[in-house]
Amino acid sequence: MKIIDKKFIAVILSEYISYFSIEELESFVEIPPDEFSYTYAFPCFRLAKFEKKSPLLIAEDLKNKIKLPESIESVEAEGPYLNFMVKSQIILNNITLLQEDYGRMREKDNPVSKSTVVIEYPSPNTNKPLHFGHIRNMLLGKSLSNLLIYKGYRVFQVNLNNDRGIHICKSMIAYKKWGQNEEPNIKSDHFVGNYYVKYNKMLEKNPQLENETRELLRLWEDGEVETRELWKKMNKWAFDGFKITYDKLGIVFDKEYFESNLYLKGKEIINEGLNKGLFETTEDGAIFARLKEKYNLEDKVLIRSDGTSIYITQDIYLAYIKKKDFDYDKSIYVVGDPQIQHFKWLFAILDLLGFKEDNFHLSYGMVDLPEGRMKSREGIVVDADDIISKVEKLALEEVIKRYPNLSEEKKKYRAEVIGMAALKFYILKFSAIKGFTFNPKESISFEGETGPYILYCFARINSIISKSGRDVDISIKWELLTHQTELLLLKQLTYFPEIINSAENSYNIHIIPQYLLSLCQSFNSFYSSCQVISENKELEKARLLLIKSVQVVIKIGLDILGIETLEQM
RNA sequence: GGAUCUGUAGCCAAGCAUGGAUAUGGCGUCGGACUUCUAAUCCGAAGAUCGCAGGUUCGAAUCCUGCCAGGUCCA
Repeated sequence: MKIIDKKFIAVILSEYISYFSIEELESFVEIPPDEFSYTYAFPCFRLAKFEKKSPLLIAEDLKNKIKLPESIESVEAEGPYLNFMVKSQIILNNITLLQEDYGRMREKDNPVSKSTVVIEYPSPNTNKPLHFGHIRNMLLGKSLSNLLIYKGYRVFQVNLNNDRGIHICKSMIAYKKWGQNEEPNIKSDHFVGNYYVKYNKMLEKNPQLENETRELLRLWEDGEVETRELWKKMNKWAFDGFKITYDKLGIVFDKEYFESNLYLKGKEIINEGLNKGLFETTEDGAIFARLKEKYNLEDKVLIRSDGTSIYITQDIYLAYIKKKDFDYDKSIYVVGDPQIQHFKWLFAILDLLGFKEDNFHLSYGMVDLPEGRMKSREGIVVDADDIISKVEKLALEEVIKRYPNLSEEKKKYRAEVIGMAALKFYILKFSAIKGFTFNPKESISFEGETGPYILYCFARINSIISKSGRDVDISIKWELLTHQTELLLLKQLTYFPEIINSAENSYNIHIIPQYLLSLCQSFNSFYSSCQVISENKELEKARLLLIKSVQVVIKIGLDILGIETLEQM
């Protein structure tokens, strides 16, 4: 294995440029636009000041001076840029040798121990089923977990169930009044959710419901047996329903936490902090953290003057519990952007308390409908299970249209894989921080920048390789890969490990789908202009190796995104 | 009042952390390519005051300041 990346280019350059560090040089190295086949580019503008020459001359000089390492095919001066082309042999050798490890080639080359990470998601409320926003949350949490596991971290995925509070009592009271002790006749979390909607519908005519709900919450807090029994029964329905959706998305938790066990805790930690002088009290006895000077945040109340704790108190407590449970180095919370401020406070307060572990809030934008926000109370939501079955149904129609002769079983399987690929890719390809509007009527496409587009590419490659009837072989005539589209593919393949690193370091999952799209676009372009199976057996062999490498990379990427592939499509 | 996110063709996005080559894709529109490894594909065309105004810089979609618009959070 020979690792060629921006850093490698920086090392070469450092021989000739003394006034920048290797790290600085590395940060200057760029990726040339598509119309250049060169793999890396070094802009010489910054050197002009030191060299007292024009960038064009500097580039030309460097080109003449540089002694090319074995792994670099060529170097050219193009205006003020010095362009490098990596030998295709290096890239394809690496992929062929490393296979699924290609995306973690630096770790393979130089194993370092990675830290332990806890990822918390999707933390649902137990009074209603999961909706489209939860799908976004789960896909982000799951794929980030996959990525970090791939990169060698110890990852623990945990879920915090918001299983108590006034909203839970709303569905409980509706069930009590109008449920007639029915057992669920539909998916059980939906059954619970229907009572939540029922409550809000009935509230208009029966404003006294609010008082009854508060009374029920009081009974619950007192531990009244009948109320607790009903609560347990309905929560179980919610959990059982969630489990089916989690299974469908391949989500398994290492541990589940429950707000009902935590909401009273955490006061000791706050009091301890108060004794140490970390927090202050107001005149009426509330405890608060002063955060302005050190963190540039508004002060935050931690214990109300009546002695009750607030939401953030239990999160502080949970951080300690998670630390005890998993001894983590880093804690990641996958939670929507409305809670950005909450997490700023939380992290600041944990820091005040001497909690030195890293925290990260992976925040994402809310999913809206064309009419505006989803409204659970009114049942105006895109339900998670509904949208999953809808994309699978649409995929099935497409499969039936194209392959009417397949067995029913195969049709169904393909439709499931394609539908889920479409849904997952559709969500993961966007930068998480941006909110997006989901239009259920237009729904999800199978053409263009989509999951099926990537799957199609994978299946095409599969089809060519099996049709060729040959084993893919590394000993090819490298000089045969010269077509514009072949060079572009080689170029794209080079960057994959750097893309994975970048996703790992920035927690930006979407750059993986974005990368796969451009790789597959290059492949499809290659496909339409270059025939793989050919009379020219040497060329065929070379191209087989190239497309096999593309396939390996697609597979790694899709695995991280939690998307299955199909041999045929 | 304080905080925070977003603003890029008719529509949806990437690019912004770390400034650099003619701003990159998709949908839609128009035109073309299936007797050839799968047309869920490909090729071409039209389509952009990168929200606005300043500033920094040899160079700004990217950095800084102010403003405008939309979303959200805190008491």
